[in-house]
Amino acid sequence: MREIPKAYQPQEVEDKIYKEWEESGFFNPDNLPCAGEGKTPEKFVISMPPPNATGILHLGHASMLAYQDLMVRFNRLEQKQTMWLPGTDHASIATQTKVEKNIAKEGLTKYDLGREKFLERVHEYVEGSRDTIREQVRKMGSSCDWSRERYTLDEGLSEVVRQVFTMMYEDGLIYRGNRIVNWCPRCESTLADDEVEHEEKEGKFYYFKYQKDFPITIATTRPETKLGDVAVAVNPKDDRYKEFIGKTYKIDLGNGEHEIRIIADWTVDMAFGTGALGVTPAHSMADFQMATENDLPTIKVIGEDGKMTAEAGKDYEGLTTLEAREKIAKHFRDQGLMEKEEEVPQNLSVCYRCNAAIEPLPSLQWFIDVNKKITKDGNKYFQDKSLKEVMLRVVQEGEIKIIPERFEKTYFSWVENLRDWCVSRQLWFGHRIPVSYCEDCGGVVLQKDEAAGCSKCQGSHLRQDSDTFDTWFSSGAWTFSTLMDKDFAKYANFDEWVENSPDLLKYHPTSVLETGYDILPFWVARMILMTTYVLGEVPFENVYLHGMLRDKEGKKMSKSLGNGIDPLEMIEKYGTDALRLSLIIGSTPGNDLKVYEEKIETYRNFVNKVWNVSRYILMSVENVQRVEMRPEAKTLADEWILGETDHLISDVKDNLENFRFSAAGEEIYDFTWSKLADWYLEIAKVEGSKDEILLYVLERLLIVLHPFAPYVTEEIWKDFETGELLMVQKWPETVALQKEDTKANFEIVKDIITGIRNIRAEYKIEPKKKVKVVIVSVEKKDLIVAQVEIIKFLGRVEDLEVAETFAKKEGMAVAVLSGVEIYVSLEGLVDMEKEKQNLLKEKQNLTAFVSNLQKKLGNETFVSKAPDNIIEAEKGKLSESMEKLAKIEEKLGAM
RNA sequence: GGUCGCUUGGCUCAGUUGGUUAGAGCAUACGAUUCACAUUCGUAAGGUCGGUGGUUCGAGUCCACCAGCGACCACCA
Repeated sequence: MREIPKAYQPQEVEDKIYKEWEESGFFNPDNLPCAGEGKTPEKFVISMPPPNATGILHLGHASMLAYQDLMVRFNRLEQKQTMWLPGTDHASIATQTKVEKNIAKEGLTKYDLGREKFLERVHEYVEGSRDTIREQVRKMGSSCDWSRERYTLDEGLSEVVRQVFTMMYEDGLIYRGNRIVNWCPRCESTLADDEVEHEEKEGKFYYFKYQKDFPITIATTRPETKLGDVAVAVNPKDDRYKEFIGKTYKIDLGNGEHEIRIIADWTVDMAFGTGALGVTPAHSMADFQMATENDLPTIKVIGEDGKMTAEAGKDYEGLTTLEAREKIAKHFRDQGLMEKEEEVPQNLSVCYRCNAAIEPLPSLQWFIDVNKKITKDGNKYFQDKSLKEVMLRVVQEGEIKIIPERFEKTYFSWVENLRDWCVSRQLWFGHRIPVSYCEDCGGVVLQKDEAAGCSKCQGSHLRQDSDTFDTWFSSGAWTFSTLMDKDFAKYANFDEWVENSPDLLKYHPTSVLETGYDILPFWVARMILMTTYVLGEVPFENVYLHGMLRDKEGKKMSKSLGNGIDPLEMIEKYGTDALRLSLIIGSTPGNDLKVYEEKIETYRNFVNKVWNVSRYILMSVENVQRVEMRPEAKTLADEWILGETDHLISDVKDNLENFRFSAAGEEIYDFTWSKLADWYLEIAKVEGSKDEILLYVLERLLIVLHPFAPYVTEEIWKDFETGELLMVQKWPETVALQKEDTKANFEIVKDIITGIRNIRAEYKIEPKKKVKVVIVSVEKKDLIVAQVEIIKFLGRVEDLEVAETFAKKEGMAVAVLSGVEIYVSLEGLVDMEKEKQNLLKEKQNLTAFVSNLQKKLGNETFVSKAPDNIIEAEKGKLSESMEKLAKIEEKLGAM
């Protein structure tokens, strides 16, 4: 007898097993058995969404890794050449913000250190957290190819960024323009539209006139911006103001006299405020739009530091916006110009990284034109098409499938409303924009042309753009930039580089992109934009979106709330497999998932169940060995469990192929616990000599469970002593379908046993005490006779008689199944009243059921319109139920 | 304001294209302790599938409207 610990100890085996996997080399698809000479296996590729190079792994990462490793391991077992490429994202704004906070603890700012020293601190920090991330990704059991690990700031990836920028510049897709941008005064950088978040805040709505002789009262939440007003806009239909449209007034708010023109604009809501709004082109996107249409000037009164500028006048210059607001409000009050001040809820725009209030500002930035139609040689998508059009098309035409499908709508509406993408950031950490400016004439010089000097004036005084790229510009290239040859210097141009990158040719497009729905616009859409433009290929064929993780109350997990579950702590306590199962089972695509400790505990119990099922089988068989061929079934139970195993194998495969992870997991859970352990193993104890079948079933169970719970399955697999890893076994074949009546017959046996147990429990017969039972059946008699040993053992029956007829005796309880009656001798314990109540209740249920069926079958339209198989099934049910009902009535009559 | 989602037993959720008397797990009640597993075993109770109307032979499933909750998007100053 083998010695196997009674309970599974994940802590003792996980690290050891991960090491074996990693050292086997099979994480690298080039080493897989399917990848030999001359073979052309199907590919399966996932690019791991690179975690930010900040901080540590949270439960969201754990779930993403669980889903991805599930797909990766399944496809590897399916003998596909499977690659999962890991990496990290430099996450410029998030990382820089983090490091700024760290140095602030030392009383330092980035300016104290200077660009170079500051970046050294960032790199130092990033090195540390990347190591942490690597360790944590391993802890989850992720079977990713570490030999291909990349980082968005790698030399090769940076080169891709530079070349893509240059390509876009030359195609006229990138331009530099002075436009209103979202400015974060804390980060001192621009933000893309979708990097701005909105917060409900209490605000004050001020109603006032600029000065006494001004005819219109305006309302605003930000009076300090009124120093930059150049117009008042009203709705052209508004009778109150019609007469003023086109007139010009001179005002002076303390920063010199300037003109205010009354303009008409249809977007003005007559019912809101006073129906008139002060137009501040420099500090509002909408106002900027109006100013452009009406050819009005721009007065910038707020600067990049979030303080009032010189243009705001000497009374205001240098004040913060809040100070200026108070001051100008006081001015209006003192002058008797303020008509009303009211508290209103308002939507405040804040930075998604540091939460500081956003200032819209006019600024000279780089933009990607999403509407310009271009034609690109050799690119099947870009034939007189814009980026926007292609982004829509690849999803509309199904080249990229989004799961769940409803998110396609979200995607479309996001793309349709997309405005030009501002890609320059005034951050220090990130890819520098590969452009210089001529100090002499201001001309733009691409980095690659710098040697030749300025193309306009031939000047050689060039100054590199100090800005960096939006972090999503580089992560947009992630699926392909990570696969390009690292030795890029030897290629003359981008096309040559692409053509000589074997991994790119072999593994791109990737099969599935798995990520949270929250970054569909941020990242997914930008990858589609980038990849279709650069390669003329989609980046991935499927997008699987998972939901957000929430706590037991449904709140989003966050550090500040302190309600987050630490995956490492859970792994330490319950094991990685338990954590993975708790994240997979019960989660459906695109829907949020509540996670809490009891759930993880449930799956720890399941993993232990698997362990003990295996332990029992491995300790009880004579020789532990693989069983290739389906063993011969000697009994009904054998036939049943073999058939169930086949069903399990094909159902799990079908569910996984269709991204129904939870359903697949649940079925394995049910098979293991409710079929194999609760019934078959118990029966095996009676029937005996089932070594082959037990091993055959166990081997297959381990394989199908492996993608969900890799560690425990791999550990048990060692007992087969094959010298091979479970990780690279073949997904089992399904041999034969279960015979039609096997399942039904086995169900009858189960029902008989449950019926006996039920009576025992109801009459509180001690489990130890054996009872006498008579089973009566005509058509099922042979079946039951063949199963008497099982029924006796599992029902704890001492004396079992199977008969075609039997007259009920005193002191016996009865249970009526369809076609079978069970009598249990209670030696006088029987409670006639209870018996009667039970039978009456059942009679009531059956009578209702029968009459419904009769009504249904008596309905002519049902009989003529419903398909035959449905009608047949209903007829079968009816006759069976009527028979059962008759038996019950007979019993009741005798009482 | 727009878009999307959710609402199924006390809790967490399944329920693929409409077709058995709607399923799990947790929790509950009763009973069991050396026999693979108390991280266990047996038995039971618990649901008019948010509401109303419609399509259909047949609706948890499709349609319309309503209610409650939530998410995302949006330049109401």
